[in-house]
Amino acid sequence: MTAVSDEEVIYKELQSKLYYVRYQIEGEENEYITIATTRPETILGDTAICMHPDDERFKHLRGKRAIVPIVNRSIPLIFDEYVDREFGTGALKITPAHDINDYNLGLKYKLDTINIFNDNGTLNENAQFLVGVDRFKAREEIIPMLEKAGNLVKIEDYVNKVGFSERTNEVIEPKLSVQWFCDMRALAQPALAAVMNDDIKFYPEKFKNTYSYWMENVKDWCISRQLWWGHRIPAYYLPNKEFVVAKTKEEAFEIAQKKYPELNLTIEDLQQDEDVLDTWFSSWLWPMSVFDGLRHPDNEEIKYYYPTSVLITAPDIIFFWVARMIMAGLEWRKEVPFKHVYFTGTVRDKLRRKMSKSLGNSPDPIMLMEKFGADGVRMGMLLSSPAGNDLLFDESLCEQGRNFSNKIWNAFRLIKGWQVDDKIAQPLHSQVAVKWFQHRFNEVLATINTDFDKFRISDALMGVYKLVWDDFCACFLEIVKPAYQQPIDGKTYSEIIDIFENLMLILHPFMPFITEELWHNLRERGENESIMIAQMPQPKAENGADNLLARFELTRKVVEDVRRVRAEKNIAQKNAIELLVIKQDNAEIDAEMDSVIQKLCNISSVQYVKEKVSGTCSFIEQNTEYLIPIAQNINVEEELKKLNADLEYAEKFLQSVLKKLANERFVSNAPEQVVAVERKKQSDAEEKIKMLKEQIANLQ
RNA sequence: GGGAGCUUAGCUCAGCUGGUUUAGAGCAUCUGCCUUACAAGCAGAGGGUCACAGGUUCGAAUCCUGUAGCUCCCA
Repeated sequence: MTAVSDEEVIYKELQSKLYYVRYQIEGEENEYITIATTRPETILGDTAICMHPDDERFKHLRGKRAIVPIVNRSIPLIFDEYVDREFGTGALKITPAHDINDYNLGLKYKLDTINIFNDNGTLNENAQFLVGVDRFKAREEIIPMLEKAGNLVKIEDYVNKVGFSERTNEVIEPKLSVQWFCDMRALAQPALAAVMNDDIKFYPEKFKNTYSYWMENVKDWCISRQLWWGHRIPAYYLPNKEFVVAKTKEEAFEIAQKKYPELNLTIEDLQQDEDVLDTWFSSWLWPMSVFDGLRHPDNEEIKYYYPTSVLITAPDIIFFWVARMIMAGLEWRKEVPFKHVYFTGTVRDKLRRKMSKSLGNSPDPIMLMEKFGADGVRMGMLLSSPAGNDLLFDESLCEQGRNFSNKIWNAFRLIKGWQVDDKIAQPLHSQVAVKWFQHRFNEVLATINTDFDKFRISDALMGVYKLVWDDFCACFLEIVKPAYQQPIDGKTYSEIIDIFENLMLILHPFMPFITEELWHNLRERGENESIMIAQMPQPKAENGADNLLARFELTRKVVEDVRRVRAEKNIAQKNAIELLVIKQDNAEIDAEMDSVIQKLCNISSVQYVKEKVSGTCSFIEQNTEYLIPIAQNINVEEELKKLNADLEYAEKFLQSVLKKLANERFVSNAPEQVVAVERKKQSDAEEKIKMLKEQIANLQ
């Protein structure tokens, strides 16, 4: 016998029989009332018969009683709208001890409750007959008894739904039992408020809905569990059917003695409840009990650690655990147990199925680590787990992590392989690159910190990933890299080491092993030093950072354009080319960025010209035209095709902007700033169209 | 049955209180490269009527209503 949740019952359709049984009306020789039942053995526990109050067929029976067959017990006839008049005979037998609906009617009409079952499913003495016979056997054996007594009217075939246990697949037999409940209403209210007013913040926020729904409809908590392990419920029953709740049996005995002196109790008279407490009933104390904060509420540890900053858990235990910890904390410490709750997703396979042993779809972590490295596996998982979303596991994620580890390792090898020469002056491009990267680092670090504040872990990792791969490896190192077998200047080198060290620091939470290893290899470290306890870099606001970053952005676009021309014209990187820039007299020249472009694109010289030069390929960036002289003949047709495509795009764009600006209501209603942006778009597009048209004219 | 959430590129997801070009990222795809850190790589490119149908608005992926599909939770 055990308590099960309604959710643990599976209903299945079963071919069974419907038995029609007649009960004699008390005091009437030849008058009967017939009921229909699928469980005739429960007749022995009947304590009423119920009919619909509007049912004409039974009107004359009001106020009368019936006799239960076999046991000859007199029971009342009651009338309630619960009864379905169409079912069976319209009269329903009531067994409050063994049916939930009957139980509720029993409460409503104050009916007797006769429990006829033992815990092992056999009939007990209360049944009076068939005592010790199994419930299913009893169902068969009671039929001839009813027949003999003249109470069986007929038997029909019938399909009904029967509840089975989800765990054991046994037919559920409802039985009244004593269970202890915890009254939740008073506890729930402050706990609900704490989350709704953001004293405790949920990440992601959507789980507040789930939480509030549960808390607003909170039911009493059944804390009895029919198990042999756990804390036994501290309730002690007395011979007079009363009970006492106390910490120990001795205390309970004292209380009982005072309360019932007339019983002359001995301690042996007290019977402790055999059930144990629901495991969550101890878990909800966890934030306090781990620091012994219930028994010693003023100890140093609990004072330091309570409340804690973040609880990380899964959303499916919001009710079982999170909500209850909050309630317990507010109840016994008058303070919430944590400030933030971060809900993780569930790891699933690519088909969105939960990992399970029977499906065999969970990967072997040891094997994964051997294949991709612990950092690689970790990085792969973190990269794809935004808060509260399920994580669809795929090995390719770990592969990405491994590739990243490899990239970092190679970058380190490159740097460590350089000869350093302190006598060489720092080249301009390196000077610019270092300055730029420091600004860029600060910029990314600031967004990463914001991501952490918002618990956007995978976004933070992606930020570091791109900073290391795209900015540091693909761009920065390519600029500062000395020519083949040439030494690097000392200033740049030491600045690179600083930068690399900072990168390891911000990457360390995601990839602890490789960062620790490289951190130790970057410089001489003391015996007790570790990246784990090193200080995280903090973003610094520096003057001119925005300006430099913007100029560098443009530079990168120009570099891309040059590379595109190289790719299209099949000009290998090792062959140096020239770059011409059309500039008017008053336009400023950015020598710093030119040095970067020269280095990245292998440009022999950047020259400024007033107008278009023939025998060149061209591109436009920020309304400046760039030209690349090429040796081979220009494929006029191809160039025109491209230019016309660009022109078409620009014109369409201009049209969409003009359409917007032509709308009087837009101009008058939209904020000034928005209109100004549109005007800027217009002039930029017009300028670009002009240039493209000139280029086309020049080619024709 | 009740409740909540989701639907944006082939896949996994960003896109905060409507207005930064004609919607972004990573992976995958395609093309060209064994370039002297890295082919586990480099350079470049393509790819989306933002589930559907209405509505509000000068303006909608974003707000509202409905429809469809999916997912999770129910002590």
